Amino acid sequence: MAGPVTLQDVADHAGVSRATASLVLRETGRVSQQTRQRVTEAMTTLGYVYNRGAASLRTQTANTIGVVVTHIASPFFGEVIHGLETGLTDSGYLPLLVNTDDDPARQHDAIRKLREHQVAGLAVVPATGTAASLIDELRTWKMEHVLVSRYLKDVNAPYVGADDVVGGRLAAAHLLETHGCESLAYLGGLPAILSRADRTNGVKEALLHHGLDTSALIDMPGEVSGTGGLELGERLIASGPLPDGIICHSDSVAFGLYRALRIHGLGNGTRVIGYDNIGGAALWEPPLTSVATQGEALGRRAARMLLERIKEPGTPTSIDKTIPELAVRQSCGCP
Amino acid sequence: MAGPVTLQDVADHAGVSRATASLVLRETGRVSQQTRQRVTEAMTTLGYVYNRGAASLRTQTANTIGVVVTHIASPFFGEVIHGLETGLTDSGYLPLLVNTDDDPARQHDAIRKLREHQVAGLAVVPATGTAASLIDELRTWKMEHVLVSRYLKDVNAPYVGADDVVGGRLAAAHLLETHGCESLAYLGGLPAILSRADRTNGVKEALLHHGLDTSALIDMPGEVSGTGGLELGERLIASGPLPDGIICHSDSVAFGLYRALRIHGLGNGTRVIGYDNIGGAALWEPPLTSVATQGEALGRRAARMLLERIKEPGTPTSIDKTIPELAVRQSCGCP
DNA sequence: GGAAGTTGATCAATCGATCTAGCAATAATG
DNA sequence: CATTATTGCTAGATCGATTGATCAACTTCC
Repeated sequence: MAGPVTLQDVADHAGVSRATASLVLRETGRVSQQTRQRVTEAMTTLGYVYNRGAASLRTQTANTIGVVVTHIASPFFGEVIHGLETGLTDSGYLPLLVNTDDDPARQHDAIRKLREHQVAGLAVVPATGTAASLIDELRTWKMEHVLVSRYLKDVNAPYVGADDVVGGRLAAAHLLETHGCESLAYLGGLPAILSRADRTNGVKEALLHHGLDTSALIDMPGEVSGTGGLELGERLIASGPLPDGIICHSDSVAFGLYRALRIHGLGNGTRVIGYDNIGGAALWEPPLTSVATQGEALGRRAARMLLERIKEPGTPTSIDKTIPELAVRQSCGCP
Repeated sequence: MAGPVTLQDVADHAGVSRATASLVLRETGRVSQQTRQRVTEAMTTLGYVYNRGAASLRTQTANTIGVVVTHIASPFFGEVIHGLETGLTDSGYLPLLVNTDDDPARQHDAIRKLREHQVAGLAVVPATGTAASLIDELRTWKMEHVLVSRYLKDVNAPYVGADDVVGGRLAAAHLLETHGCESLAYLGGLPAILSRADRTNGVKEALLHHGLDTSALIDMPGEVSGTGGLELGERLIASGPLPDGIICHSDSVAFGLYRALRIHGLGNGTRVIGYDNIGGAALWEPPLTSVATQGEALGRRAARMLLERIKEPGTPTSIDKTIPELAVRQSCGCP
């Protein structure tokens, strides 16, 4: 008996037709108790393994989902991926995971590959610099998709993320109102990232609302990573007196910033707020105040939205922005 | 033209047979320049997408790999997954990712699902409590596999990881010899994890070699996470005077430990060494000395070994243990 | 007793690519 | 010129499951 056990083998062994065995397998149609049992027995004794690929070919439906991420190993996206995986496997889907390293070209290749694999849909954290045409393409390909955590300019696409304007406002308001800050900095995040603009807009709103000018904000874009935060911190320190409060584009950036601050003996007394509230934020010294975007829940919601769209194709585009909350700890100066 | 564009459509459009189109596609066999061009043109104008599922069915070869991980969102495994993804996609494979939450039952389900998807092989970080029979099953199923980062008792399976005995010895020797410690603690890691026993054995070797008794080691198993480290830290502090040096089962455990130390005002002066040297270790305060297991490289090596085994089935089992190095920073007391 | 309905199972086409065997036309060889 | 190679292409079976059409056997009902 060469090769794997097929449904035909099972049927032969049970003395029924391939079709009947298929009915037993999928628990549909009319099959008598006895034959059902004979078939299931045959399946276990032969060690039958369902060939999902063959079934998908016939039914024209896959149950894999492409997950395209910019930074597979970043702690925040780790949580997002975790949520996605949970949401997908709970519904019988499996994620095909690809990393783009934030490179639109690699992203393009990745999506082509995933199409060849006939994925049922795509959850994408778009690389910075992704053209709006990507969404047009996905639409003409009738490939269901959901953007996760990052949006694109001039598109109308299904999206799951946090409300970044609110997030920026929240962080700024806390520094301004609770801690009496009169100057702020926003550190990290590449300029092309839309959520970055939203967050700084939120910060500016808070400044204005507090009777301050937007010139009270030092805006320093940069890489979203620990080393990015370290570099930005060094530049910020070198550029003159520190602002009263610093908001970082991610917790990792905040970690890097702290390293820079400590190198210059400024670790204490500076008010810092991170972003995303990853698992490690609470353990940081000082415990990091952070805008909680809840990566894992976000991933789960993205999975849910995508699967709903797959079940009901052509559903009008919906945008799911959760309102973030501020996880207040001590790095902002709270006791 | 309902449904997706098939190779038949391409062939018709180019005025050739399906077989010829297939030859063009795979760039094999003899096809004239002209027909080749006509076919490729037809492919682009029709927007043809290769159906890898159909091809896999025919050729009996998949190019997906199942990646089974215990903690998808942990920073260390994030690096491992990153390496795996890189190694796999570089060779034209794609990872199907599943999380087990360290639960053997879920792991069992996950592997069954992956088999149904006809994955070409499995990279597994086995859940604690995984029975040795798993390897027997995989072998009888002729499912190529590689264990990653964690080994199993009483099995003989392909493995890629770091040498844990050396790792433990390295950390301990540094504390004993460079810093003159005379008592140590090993914090975190569930007792059933084999690598934990290896590491503590390495620590004990170092103690004996240094003329100390193994009773100089406080051995406190526990969860491998920040909160795990926090709890263990609290217990350790409550249990009496701190040992001279503390080795943690992971950097996350060390982070949690530091929180506990700081709550009790013991943040400075305690010598701590983490494990895995994740990205965040260098940013920690104090910068964390850590045993560098190099998660990303480890993932890449695992991918390579697995793909080699798939290409050459029946290759004798090989164990790839890299010798870790100590990334010396300040948390151990070094300047 | 004959028409109609139900139950349990089967036949054969189908999904989209691959691949062996083979065919027709042209080129090379003795 | 007959024979052999080579080139370029194709027919048709195949992978393993699904599914609409069908069918035999058995009930039920008037």
